[in-house]
Amino acid sequence: MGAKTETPRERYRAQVRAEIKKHAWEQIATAGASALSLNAIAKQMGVSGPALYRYYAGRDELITELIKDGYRSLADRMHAAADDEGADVRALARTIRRWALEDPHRYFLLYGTPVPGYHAPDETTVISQEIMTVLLDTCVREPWAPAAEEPEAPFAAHLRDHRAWAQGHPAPPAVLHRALSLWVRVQGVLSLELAGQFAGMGFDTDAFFEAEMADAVK
Amino acid sequence: MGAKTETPRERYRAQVRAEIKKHAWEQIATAGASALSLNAIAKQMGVSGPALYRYYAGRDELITELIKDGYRSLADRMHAAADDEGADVRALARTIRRWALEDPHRYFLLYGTPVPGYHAPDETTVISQEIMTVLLDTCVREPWAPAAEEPEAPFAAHLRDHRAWAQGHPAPPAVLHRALSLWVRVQGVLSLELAGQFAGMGFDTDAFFEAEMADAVK
DNA sequence: TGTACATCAGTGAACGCGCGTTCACTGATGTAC
DNA sequence: TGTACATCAGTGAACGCGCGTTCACTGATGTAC
Repeated sequence: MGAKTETPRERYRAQVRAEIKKHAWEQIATAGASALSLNAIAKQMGVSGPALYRYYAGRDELITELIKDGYRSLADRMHAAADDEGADVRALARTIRRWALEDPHRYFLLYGTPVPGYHAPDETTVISQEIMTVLLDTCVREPWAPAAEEPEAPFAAHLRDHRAWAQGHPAPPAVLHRALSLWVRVQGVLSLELAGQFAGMGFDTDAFFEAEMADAVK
Repeated sequence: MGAKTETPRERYRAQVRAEIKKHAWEQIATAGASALSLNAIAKQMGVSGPALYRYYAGRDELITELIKDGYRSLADRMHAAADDEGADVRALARTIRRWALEDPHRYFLLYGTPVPGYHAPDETTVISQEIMTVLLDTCVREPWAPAAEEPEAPFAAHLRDHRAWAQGHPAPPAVLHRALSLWVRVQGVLSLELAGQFAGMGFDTDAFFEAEMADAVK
């Protein structure tokens, strides 16, 4: 079951790839994703620009890997939170927000303005779905989660026939709706908060987020 | 009351400034705001690059003007919608969404990932506040709008003392809360929808938006 | 109405910069006998 | 254990590109007498 035995060269390659990504994240955290430059990373590493082409085919491949790692980190964090004894959906929401506040540029890389000319590969879609699955898993355990037999609101009824995104998750339509709604509300707060739209408005963002979540699970 | 009489030269300047902005928007709609380039605009206008410096001090000034115009267009649209006989807050929300879908890049310029190294001047903040005011005006007319005397939820109580952003609007705290919450939910749907995060999920986005709004005014 | 002057739009050359990417190469590291 | 060879990380030069911005200038347009 262990990984195929690594040659020293393979190990070295993996290390350098990781170091490149580390510097890439630092750069993104400083100037945003659109400013990501291979040459600048190389300079920071004390290495010539073309050297990086041994490790990544080009800028796009690096960005793809960063996006994948970004989704992975969120998914892992959510798994960890969901596995905690007694974790409810509000705890999960807080986990998402903490993850986002931790590195706003990483958040924007995944959920912000699409990088022009870049199109996400399938691998990232798979992790996005995994994230939704964790959310759904947590929602079905909630006390407010309606049973499958209850009468459905119109949109829940719509979801009954349009649940492909839930990957065959057994949650009843009303729960799908709740999860989707909660996801959107989390994203709503985060996209505005991290873009600085709440700056100077004067209210307590933590309290607002809590109020939103309280309302979402009511 | 008319504008101060314009000399032909002033008129000409205004025309050219408008034409520059027109091409700027086209460019933004094609490749996003980060790709906005004065030289490219000049080329499109069949004019040399430095010529544009007669009209804008530099790239930043142009972007500022675009952002201001963007906020202005949303504010105007919302005023028009709010003044319509019998317009409720859901109609207003639809207006916002239509405005966003009409030109996603314009939306992202205002509410998306902040442009690195750019900081918004006060003038844009003023228009943002105007937008909130329209929203609040519409909310206080709603049948669900709670009276000032009703008992307050914790966050509404917090808003009682942190309502600077409402610019002295007379709406009771509970209404402030509702308006804020509605605003965030609209933004939540839009930021995900326009970034393409709903692509391939398979449900009807219009219907989802309607369901969100129905729940927000419940 | 005609002339002299001031204003100002637009030009082309230039500066300095950084980008992604390719290519032929050197020199170190690993592999096979 | 020692030698011959293959692999491959990293270099430096180069290509072609576009960017924002400055500067001294030409030539057209407006203004004042």
